[in-house]
Amino acid sequence: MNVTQDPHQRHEVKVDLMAVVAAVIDNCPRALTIKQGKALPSGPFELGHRSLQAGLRDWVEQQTGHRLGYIEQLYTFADRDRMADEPERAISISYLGLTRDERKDGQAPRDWRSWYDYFPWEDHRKGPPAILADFILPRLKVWAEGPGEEAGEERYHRIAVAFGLDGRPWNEELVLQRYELLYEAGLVDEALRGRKGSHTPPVPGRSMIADHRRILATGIARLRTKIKYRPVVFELMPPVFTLLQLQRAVEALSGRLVHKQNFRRLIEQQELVEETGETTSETRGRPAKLFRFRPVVLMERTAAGTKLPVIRA
Amino acid sequence: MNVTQDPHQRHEVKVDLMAVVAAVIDNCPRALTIKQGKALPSGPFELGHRSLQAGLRDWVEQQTGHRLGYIEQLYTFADRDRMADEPERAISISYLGLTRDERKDGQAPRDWRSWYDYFPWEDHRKGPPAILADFILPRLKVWAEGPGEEAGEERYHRIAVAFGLDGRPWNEELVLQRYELLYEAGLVDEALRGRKGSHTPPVPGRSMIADHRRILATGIARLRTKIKYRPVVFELMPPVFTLLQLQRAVEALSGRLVHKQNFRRLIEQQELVEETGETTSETRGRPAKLFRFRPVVLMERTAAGTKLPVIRA
DNA sequence: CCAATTATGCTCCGATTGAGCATATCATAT
DNA sequence: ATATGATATGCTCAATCGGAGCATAATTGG
Repeated sequence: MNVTQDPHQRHEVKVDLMAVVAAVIDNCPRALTIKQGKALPSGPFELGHRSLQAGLRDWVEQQTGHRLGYIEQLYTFADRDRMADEPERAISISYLGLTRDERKDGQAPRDWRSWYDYFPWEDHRKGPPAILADFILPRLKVWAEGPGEEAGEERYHRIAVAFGLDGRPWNEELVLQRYELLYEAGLVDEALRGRKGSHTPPVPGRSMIADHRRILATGIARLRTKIKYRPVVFELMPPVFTLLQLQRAVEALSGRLVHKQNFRRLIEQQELVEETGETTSETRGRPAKLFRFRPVVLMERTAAGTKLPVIRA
Repeated sequence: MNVTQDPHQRHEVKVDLMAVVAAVIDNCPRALTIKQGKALPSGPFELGHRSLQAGLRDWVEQQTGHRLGYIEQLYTFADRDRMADEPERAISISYLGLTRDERKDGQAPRDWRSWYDYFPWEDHRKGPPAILADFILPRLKVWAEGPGEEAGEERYHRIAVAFGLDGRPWNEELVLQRYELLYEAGLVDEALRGRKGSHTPPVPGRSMIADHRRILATGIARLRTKIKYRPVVFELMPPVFTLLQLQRAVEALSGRLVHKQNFRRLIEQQELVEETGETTSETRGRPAKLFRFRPVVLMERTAAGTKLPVIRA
């Protein structure tokens, strides 16, 4: 593209497709990665691709061997790394995919990584992680008071909202806001790249190339939000499951615990599932009834609402 | 672009930006249009644009004279009209903008069109519109039973869910699903273009160029959803207003009526607003107190939730 | 048989929500 | 000035929902 720099020149742009593919494996919410967990499956939109979605599916399958089921669009953004100087830009269109790990024997294992390897502060199933009080919050407070245009009150307020300080509740949906605060505060590896000088070491949590981790945060936030009003857990569950398994999946995704009896009450009164008639005794105690999702719900899923109870304070 | 048709050739793509700009004027939800209401503000992403959002703002301002405030991304899609044959594709990135009509005297008037000019079946403030029972549903039922791969049960079910048949409640959020059903059924002008032969005339409601009306439907659906859990009405209200004005705005957007006393209770208990101390007697009856949104809420808007009560069945 | 473990049923209570009655305060017509 | 119509605003009541916990049932492993 040798285009003169006329500002009104229409120009063409490279398009990248990228996927956050989520599954729950071993009671752990995971994302499908490549490059030893350093990147999300992604690739350029090519002439041979019938559509954006088709292109994405091709890339994911080619890079990971995994065939996608349900996907939805996440976000489109102009890659901020390149924004500054180069006139030649790229646009990334990201998707969220929900699946199960249906690897058959003999196939290569996929690289499923726990969300919480990348965002250890997001798993509150065993209470607020210690890194929050020990590392993250103290450093954020330093940053809030430190130099900068909008330091002080304003910054502290954003932190307090995002991390649930001063009596505010922890809101598990604010994954992206929390990551972006850490980024702005220079507390994640991605924010330090290309900057000279010595920095305080980043906060715990694996990083990824470019802004893949930010996209991952966007996907997690979307799923945590959506799970509360749309029956999307379906896509993540095996065809038949116990209510406890379902509960564990929800807990894994939201990073919070749920009141068992109330969870069952809710699920049952919403008529999302039906008994198969079978029971399982894979666990130690009393055998659990097996359930499947009701076919009607699968059909009405676009419309139907699901309320999932997440324990508050 | 003279690219050989190698399917794995990476290629570059034109990017269009498009906006659904919403405001409530005269208790009527409106969108900013151009070309006598036939199109949404839109234009190509150009080299001179600092970012996608900046490009969008430029185009809207240039085409309508309106300066955008709050915007959020709606959806990105490969234009389906061009998908079929031409290898040279375009991608449209659409945004939802929320504003008020702040036209000063002397400025050219903007072309604000009522949503319900385009989607007359979406306004249920005076009960279900007659066109539904008189035109739309009968024709949809004919289509459901007519020829086609997935005719019959399946189609009927989709219609029933989207339009609230057989005891199902009307769900005001399903704007897009309803439009798409009408499109599939060949009942809107856009679906008939380029098809030969005589057709049954389309259902009432203005059409737009390309798929602009579909984007508009997407925007309306998004706003109707979002208004229920995020305090976004703010962006649409003047700095000071009465509770009834606020209620009318919500009703206009959702297309449904709201229980007055409960609406007030909800708004007040959520501490979204505060009294200014003033009252107004612009209306006939008892003067109403004036309110403004609480500054805290404006700051926490990303996080805070708003529950707006929409009357059920 | 006992202890540990998991499943499942049921109760209680406070908060939320839908619906409606009653009263207050204004403008306008008579 | 008085009645009427209109809007604003306060309050009640019942139904439902949602959070929390107790109690019981059905297993497995000593």
